[in-house]
Amino acid sequence: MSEATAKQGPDTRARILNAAESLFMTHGFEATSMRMITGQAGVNLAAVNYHFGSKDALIQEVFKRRLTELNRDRLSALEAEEALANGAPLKPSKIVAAFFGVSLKMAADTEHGGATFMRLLGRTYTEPNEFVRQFLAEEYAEVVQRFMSALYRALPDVPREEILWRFHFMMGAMSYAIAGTDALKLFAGDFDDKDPTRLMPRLMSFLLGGLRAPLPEEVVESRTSRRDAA
Amino acid sequence: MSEATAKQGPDTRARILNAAESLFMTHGFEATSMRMITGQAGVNLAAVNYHFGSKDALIQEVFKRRLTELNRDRLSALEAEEALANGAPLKPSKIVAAFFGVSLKMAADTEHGGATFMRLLGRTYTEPNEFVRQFLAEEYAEVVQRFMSALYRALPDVPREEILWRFHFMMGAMSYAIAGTDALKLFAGDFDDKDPTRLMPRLMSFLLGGLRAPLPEEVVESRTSRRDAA
DNA sequence: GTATGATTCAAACGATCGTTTGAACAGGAT
DNA sequence: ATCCTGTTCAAACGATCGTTTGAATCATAC
Repeated sequence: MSEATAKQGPDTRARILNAAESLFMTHGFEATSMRMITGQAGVNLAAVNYHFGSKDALIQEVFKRRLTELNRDRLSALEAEEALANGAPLKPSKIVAAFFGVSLKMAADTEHGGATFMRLLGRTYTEPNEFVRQFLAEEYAEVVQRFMSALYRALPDVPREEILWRFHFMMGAMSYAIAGTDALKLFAGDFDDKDPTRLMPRLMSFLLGGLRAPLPEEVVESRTSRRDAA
Repeated sequence: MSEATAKQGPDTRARILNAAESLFMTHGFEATSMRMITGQAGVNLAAVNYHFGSKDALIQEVFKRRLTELNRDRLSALEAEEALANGAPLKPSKIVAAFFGVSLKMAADTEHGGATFMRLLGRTYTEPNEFVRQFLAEEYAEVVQRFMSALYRALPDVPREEILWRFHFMMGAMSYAIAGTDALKLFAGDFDDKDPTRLMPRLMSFLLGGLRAPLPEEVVESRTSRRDAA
């Protein structure tokens, strides 16, 4: 099964997207050639430019296909919690569970390539490729703004800058959690990743512990600050 | 200053290493060509192959130069704490501070390229490039084993597998913390990264909160487990 | 059947990749 | 002055890159 793995797959477009997603994750964008993609997809070399226009457009399409659905699910999960809360601020654990729970659910889906995509996504946040980041920013704008607002309401005494940072840290932990197994095996040869369903509670405990940790130094400063003008 | 930025720098080898480190961080390994490297270093194209043998060997040398020093400092910090403790188990906060404090100190050094390197290193953990990972594994073997042993002693009631995962999560948070600014600006335009010295206490609070979080589910199971054979 | 539009195909395009070559240049020891 | 060793240089190598081309093939409507 070295080449043309998904030979008699669905239509050409989808075969290309699946092959590209998998290869991008393994080798990165630049190291993945059109010939590798079309070879694994079992289609002609010119098919990519015919269906997508260019390699860059293909990259965008690989992300858009999954990210639109992922962020819609994340917002749905948040709105479901908000509906239950009936106007009251959500508990931080509910907000975190909504965002990262949906993420890990997609990461656990090895059947339809969700796992592959989430690893790719984790790699891409820190990748300074300009046009990919621009695209990610647009796709993420609404969902991040909504979740941050929920967290601001949930933690009114925590400086917003602090929440922003901690959310960022949580994204990093999640990214490594998903990329996880391989990197862990590197410096812990005797490592079992037997039960992937364990990952979710594992990560969630860690994230909530970090989010609710005592604030650093005396940046504590509740809203009734002791000295108003520094 | 478009080309040959470090024109009258030190010797050719160092100029190449500095240029490569910076370009690898910005564009990744594959997207960085030898002509970009030698152009920015202000040296002849053939100089890389003359001094390092190949591009892959150059990549290894870029890592080795910093990583050897970084891991030596991390071990020194751990040993200093162990000397103070006089044989008693270290507090988890001391262990975490030793590992990640040294890391962030290098990341804060924008003068000598430490910041650039740490961003590059964070990207590389999750990069599945085979030969780079192999090399990282070897470089990290001792230091990770030592720190994990310290954590096992510090947290005897926590399953070792759990500690391993949480250490991995901490690495992810640190990686994002260092790559940080750019990624944060993406989905929070109104963001200040004014004071980089704040990052250290920020991250440390989060990491310790995550490390000491309640264990998920009933994996709690102290050493005097209620049922010995499952 | 024939015309029409969408798709696939083999082949080639110029550009750039990492690497190699052999000559030119440097400085110190004999 | 000569030799030797280490280094730099311009030029070229074959391989591979993303993309384009024009003909072949397919499907559908008339």
